[in-house]
Amino acid sequence: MHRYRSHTCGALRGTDIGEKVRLSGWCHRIRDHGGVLFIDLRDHYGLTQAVIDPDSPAFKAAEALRAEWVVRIDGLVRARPAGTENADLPTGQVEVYVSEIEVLGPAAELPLQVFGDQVFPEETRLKYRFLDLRREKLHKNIMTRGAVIDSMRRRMKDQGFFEFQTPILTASSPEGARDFLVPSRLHPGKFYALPQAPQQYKQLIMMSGFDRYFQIAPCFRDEDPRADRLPGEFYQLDLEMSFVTQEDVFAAMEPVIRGVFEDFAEGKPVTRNWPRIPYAESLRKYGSDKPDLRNPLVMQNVSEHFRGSGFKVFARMLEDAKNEVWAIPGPGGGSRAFCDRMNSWAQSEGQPGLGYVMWREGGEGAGPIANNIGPERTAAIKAQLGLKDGDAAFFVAGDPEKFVKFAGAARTKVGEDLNLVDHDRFELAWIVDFPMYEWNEDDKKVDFSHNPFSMPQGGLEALEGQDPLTIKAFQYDIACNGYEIASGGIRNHRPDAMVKAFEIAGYGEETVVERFGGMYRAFQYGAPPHGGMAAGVDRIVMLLCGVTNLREISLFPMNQQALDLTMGAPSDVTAKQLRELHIRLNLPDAK
RNA sequence: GGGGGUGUAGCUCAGUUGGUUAGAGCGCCGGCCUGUCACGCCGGAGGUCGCGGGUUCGAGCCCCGUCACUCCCGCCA
Repeated sequence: MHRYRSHTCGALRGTDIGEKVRLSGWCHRIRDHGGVLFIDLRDHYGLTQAVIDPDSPAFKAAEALRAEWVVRIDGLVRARPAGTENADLPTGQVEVYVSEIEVLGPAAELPLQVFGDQVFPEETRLKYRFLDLRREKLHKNIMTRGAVIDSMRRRMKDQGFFEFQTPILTASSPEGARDFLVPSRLHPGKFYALPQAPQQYKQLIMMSGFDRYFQIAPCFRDEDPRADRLPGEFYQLDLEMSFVTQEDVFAAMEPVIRGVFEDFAEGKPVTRNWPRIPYAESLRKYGSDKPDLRNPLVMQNVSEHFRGSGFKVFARMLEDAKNEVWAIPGPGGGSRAFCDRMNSWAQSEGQPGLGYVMWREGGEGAGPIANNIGPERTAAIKAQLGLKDGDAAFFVAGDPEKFVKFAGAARTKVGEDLNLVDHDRFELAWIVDFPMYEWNEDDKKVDFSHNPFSMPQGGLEALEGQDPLTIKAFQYDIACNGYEIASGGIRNHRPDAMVKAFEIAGYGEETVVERFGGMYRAFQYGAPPHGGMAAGVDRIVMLLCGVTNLREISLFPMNQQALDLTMGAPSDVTAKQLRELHIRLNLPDAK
């Protein structure tokens, strides 16, 4: 007999009745009936009910057991008495009658119950992560995560991609997010940086003559977190292909990502053929470049109905050519209660309020706006938005660039609150034609809006002849249910176009050479056209697990302050360590 | 850096207009119980009401400050 187990806790079936077996695991749940005592023994694989009665030599030992003690038991597999089988457990036909118990690891009183699904505070869950991870839900999510990554790897290899590793200690990159820095011992005063993404490496791999790269790549960015953005580090399915157009990347990746979703969607529908929505259209219709397409609401520009109207606030705004009025339809929302609730929600978002018109059953449009613009204009809005009696419309006015984010949030809020969103589906879409540049109001200059290595649509010609702010890039995202789950582009592989692209953003050739020397040099010696993308592994797993927080699908996440409560990171280091690194601390004054 | 929410027993929460000794469920400890699987029944322990200050005859509750956690904005090429 093996030292610890002959079977796992999920293995025994009716066919094992009569076997002498040995199991090891955690005491999941103990039910003491005085004369007979049940222990649900749990391991990674499942639950098995162990039974002890006073006739067993192990009875006394069993009475001392508590939740989460780790024990080894020996016993006889027997059928449960008729009527006491448990159909909810795969092992529910049998039980183990225990003859011997060995305590392998006793447990102190628990700060967090493994059994059940009681809610525990985030801090406790992170500090006692190993207990939290024993719980059914988190344990399952972590296993799903591994399986999702397996599915990604298999599908990428089937598409002819090959997995590469790239350095973790690399150079600080000037653009983009804040870097995590690692001081160099051998080179005083110099620093490595952890990669924000293997962007330059994967392009260099293409220029090195390899054709199809992929990697489940760790990425590090020192930025403040969100529920869908882990502090510090996260994983991407990173890939790059040579001799491809945007269409080729879509053709290669759509089946991979769709297949992964279908594998784990548990029957929920997954978009078959993904719509391609231009960035500008996505903002106009959905108020977001990562729209939740489960929400059927589409916003419309209704400026004309307010121009010169009796609703002076909007009419006056529209005198400025860049201002517009957008409407969010609210089918079924035509009640004072709902419109008031939306209005106070808008105020809680820091807005002055949210204008609305509501159409009561059998009546004309009502509310302050309807009163001010009159019945004709009100009816025209109703017609344009395709609304009926019992519906409402909400209005956002001003400079679309400034209000678009709030308008998108309002669209989401209306859709959710009116129960228009079918949550049991995965709606995927390509968002295409991202702008190459954007106007930086603070510095009064043109900036790259996304990836500076993207190929502008129209190439060098567009860069030389077109208003930079109108140039689109071969730059695309994948959106799913309101989350950006992937981003990519066709790269600019021509050094002359690259220099020009940077010049528009205010950087000379010497800057390009200095900042991106390795890549710029490679461009001089035969660079293939190439492109690719990176998909957020964590976010995809989060969506597939049906949770809204990345901590639910990560083994050892940090909290919102970027503290690792399990390991105690970041921590102090010794004076000797600092000396070796030529570092002297200059700490802020303690309060 | 800014805004919102939360903070009462190990945990989840209740706690009236500021008024006697701050409660419940789960967990824990003890007792009873031979077929449970959220076992049941009886009893018990367990509280600086996040922390500091203020108002008041009196503060869990009101005011000011502060800390922690969390969500959002900024940020995230």
